[in-house]
Amino acid sequence: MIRVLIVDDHEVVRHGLRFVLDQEDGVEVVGDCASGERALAVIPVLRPDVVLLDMVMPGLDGLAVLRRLNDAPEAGRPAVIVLTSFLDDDRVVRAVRLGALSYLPKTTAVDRVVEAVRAAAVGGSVLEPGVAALLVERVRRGDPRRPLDLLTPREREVLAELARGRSNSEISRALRMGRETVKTHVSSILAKLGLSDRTQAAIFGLQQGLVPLDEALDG
Amino acid sequence: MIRVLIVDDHEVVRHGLRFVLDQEDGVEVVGDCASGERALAVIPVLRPDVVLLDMVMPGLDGLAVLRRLNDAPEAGRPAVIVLTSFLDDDRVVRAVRLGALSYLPKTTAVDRVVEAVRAAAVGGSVLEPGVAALLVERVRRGDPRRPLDLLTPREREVLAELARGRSNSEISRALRMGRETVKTHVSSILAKLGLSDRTQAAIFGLQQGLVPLDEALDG
DNA sequence: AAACCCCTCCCTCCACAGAGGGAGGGACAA
DNA sequence: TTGTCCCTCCCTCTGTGGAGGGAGGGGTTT
Repeated sequence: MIRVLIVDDHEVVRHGLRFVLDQEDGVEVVGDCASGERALAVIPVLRPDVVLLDMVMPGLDGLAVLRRLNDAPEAGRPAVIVLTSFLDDDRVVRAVRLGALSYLPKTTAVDRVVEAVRAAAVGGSVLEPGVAALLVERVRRGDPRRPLDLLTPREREVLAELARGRSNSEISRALRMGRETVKTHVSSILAKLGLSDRTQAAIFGLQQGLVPLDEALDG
Repeated sequence: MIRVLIVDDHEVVRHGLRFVLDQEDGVEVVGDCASGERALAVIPVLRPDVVLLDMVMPGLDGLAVLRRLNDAPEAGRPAVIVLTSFLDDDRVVRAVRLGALSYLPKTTAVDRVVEAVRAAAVGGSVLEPGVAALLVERVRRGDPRRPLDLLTPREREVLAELARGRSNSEISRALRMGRETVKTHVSSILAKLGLSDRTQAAIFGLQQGLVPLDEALDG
């Protein structure tokens, strides 16, 4: 029996998946929950073999849950299949890097989902064409990690300022624009890069070499 | 003749300073420019004795220019007077440490500026009361170079988590303590290191090698 | 023309962050 | 013992940060 946990903030999705999976032989949905927090709470109890994890959720999102699971790398760590409404370019890579086995758009046919669950239970992956294309494209460009070109020039400037440790007001002065505009740019940077706050953006900017580490903080 | 270069991204400021300084005997403004990049380009050519340097500029800012000047410590290195709109606590100390002779708020009376220029030409300093107070306070506290050993073991642990880009809640889980306790630690870290927010703390932690740069953000 | 992207700025709403202050318990040293 | 420092957690209060909208102008492509 493959024990499955469903994590999604949409009730319809939870019920739909449960319905589909419960009809499958050898598959048992042991629970479902609507938030990342709940998921982390119930996983140690329910001990699922496979977690179907929605990427976009209020509170702890899919990436955060994945990260958290990696933090406590116990033996019984479940396999994770990521579900998402969007083919969000960057999150695919991040999720994969964080150990997600499959990454399925919610438009995926149900039997592909089942397929992915069975594969995940034995450590295998199922990739939808769209996702595969994204990953292949990354590899083809010889670039597992430089989503910097997702950003517009102005956004890159803002990111560089973030990497220097500057606040929105400081950035607005440095780059000669309104504080509100800075916030707009910061928000799109976070969205495009799949990060959750400015600190992560700063670190990312440093990793990309946008600012030499020893020049950040005006140090 | 004291050869002066003016570096400020505000045209009004450049013109104003030039006007004032050109009226002075023995002082000659040999040029002005609007960016740090330009400044670094023209300094070897114009060979100014004194550079009036704005702190806040797009691109290379004042501190970056200072650092760059120190990198190439030629004999003809000009004396630098830092100008700024804000009495930014931390930048004062950094600028001084990087070799700025005087640090003047832009509210400074013009004859004080002239005074500072004449002083700088012979290696002297002019300090406004506000700036002086800041520096004295630093020295009084023993002006530590913000070393990690100011921090307690627990604070260093928290700082390492900050450098990974984690939120307070995530840290509280990772280190098994209350969210409030994390906030307490973060606050004392910022206070002890003279930083203004968690992003700067994260950068500092990375600079100190508390976490390898490529391991931050979960790799 | 229409569609699209980028940059700019505006708004509301809510959560987190950080300051400031209090407080208890444990370890250790004078 | 008293004092000091560390760790823990509590509280209130204010500012920033970030989400999620909308909107106008400029640029390019189709």
